[in-house]
Amino acid sequence: METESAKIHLSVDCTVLGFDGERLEVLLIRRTGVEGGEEFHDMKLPGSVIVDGEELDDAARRVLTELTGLKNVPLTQFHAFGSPDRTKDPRDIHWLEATQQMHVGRTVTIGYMALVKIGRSIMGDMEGTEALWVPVDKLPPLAFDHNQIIAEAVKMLRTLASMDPSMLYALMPRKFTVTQLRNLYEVVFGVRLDPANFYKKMVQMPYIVPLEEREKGVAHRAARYYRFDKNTYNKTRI
Amino acid sequence: METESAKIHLSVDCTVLGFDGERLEVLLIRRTGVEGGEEFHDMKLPGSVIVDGEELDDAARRVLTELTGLKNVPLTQFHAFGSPDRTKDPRDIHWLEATQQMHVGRTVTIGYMALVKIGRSIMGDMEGTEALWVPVDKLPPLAFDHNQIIAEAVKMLRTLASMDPSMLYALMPRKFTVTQLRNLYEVVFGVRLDPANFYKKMVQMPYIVPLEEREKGVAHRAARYYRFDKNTYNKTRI
DNA sequence: GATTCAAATTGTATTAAACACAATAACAAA
DNA sequence: TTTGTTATTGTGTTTAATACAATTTGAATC
Repeated sequence: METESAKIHLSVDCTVLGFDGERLEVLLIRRTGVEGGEEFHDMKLPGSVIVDGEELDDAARRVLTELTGLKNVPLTQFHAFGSPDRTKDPRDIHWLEATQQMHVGRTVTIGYMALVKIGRSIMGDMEGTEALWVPVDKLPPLAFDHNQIIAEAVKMLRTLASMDPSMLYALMPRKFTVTQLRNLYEVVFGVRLDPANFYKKMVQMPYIVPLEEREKGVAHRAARYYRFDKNTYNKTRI
Repeated sequence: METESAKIHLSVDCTVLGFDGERLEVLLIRRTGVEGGEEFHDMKLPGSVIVDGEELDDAARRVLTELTGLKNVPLTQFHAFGSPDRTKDPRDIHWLEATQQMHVGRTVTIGYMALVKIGRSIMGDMEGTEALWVPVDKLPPLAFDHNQIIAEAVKMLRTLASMDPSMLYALMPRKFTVTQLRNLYEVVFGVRLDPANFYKKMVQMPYIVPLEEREKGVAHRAARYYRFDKNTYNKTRI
């Protein structure tokens, strides 16, 4: 009668994406483990086992704050990863046993994603964890199935942004040039856009407000800075 | 050290949607339980606890076949429901204990959805379970948080179909009139569409192939039947 | 069998958006 | 002052979306 009561553990993992003006980056934390008597270092997504009685969304928020210092980040659940094989790597098994103080069998994780301005302050170092930004197209092998989770998160970003591109402004710095914005569109959708047409289309939007400030130190005509006005944007939506 | 190892159970629930030419329906199974000495009857989504070592996708497929007889239905994971409160109703607790032969604490469920032609044969009755179609806008209170799960599934259908309307043909019968197709668009997107413009737009698609057969028994000009040609559709896509 | 009804189907015009691409402006470095 | 490079502006073409009038037709009614 215990056939189906597999000892399943549940965790959350947060894929926090940022944009540096050129490409997408993801927020990872360093991991140190021991395998075969040798210490090794690699990286993983900020994530952890959920606490008794905790809502999934709350768990994601808590874990992200604990491991990166980020607060008030809108997190969105996007996929559950539950393959029995996802915790089969001896490195991962031993690391789990060491950190959880117990034997951990199959673990299903709920993937959350968030878009943040890459300039936001994260904890460089706290409680032994260190967070850092890594370009998503230059990821080394990560712990567990975290490479796959990130790939799915980026795919979800594409899907969501194609329905509502305004969510992309969460990735842009407070002031930005139209070219930076175009770069984001191009990297997210994997296309090349005509600079002239993109410029005209964006500048006509009432919620893209021009600033007086211009680019400095570029070897060509300096671009104007703009900012995204959320209030105006919401008013244009019904 | 057992603080966070909550005894969590994991299940899958399948939201199978169909279209009867007028409105969306969902496939439910009857449930019989006992509460306060009284037998009660209500309905729930086809779903169950996952088996040891089973892939999530496999579990969803298996459960759907076992409870409804449906096979080869493309299931898509769409959301995890894990509120600690979702299994707090005494009816649900007692029903779980009776069917699972054990005490069941918190249960997190992974929601799957599928689109099927409503004419497909389902098991009217087997292993004590009976499946039936119920309009999504006329649902009674269901077991657990299944009303909420269905609402999320319909929302997801909207989202996905707005990106790729071709998925809607999975809901249409093999032969259909343009008006039936328009009804589906209208109910899914919650809008009213101009019959003339919709007609022209659809008929010009190479993958909407006209049949010789026409509607019968209607008190007005009989509409032509069409069918969706998947091959042609795939060729028009890169 | 002629007439009527309601929806299917066809026609036509307007409007808005997407797209291609040439031309001009402006900043920093040489 | 000239050059290189990107920002910004201009213009025309193409395509898609939308509105709405007009015509066709199967079945029911008179």
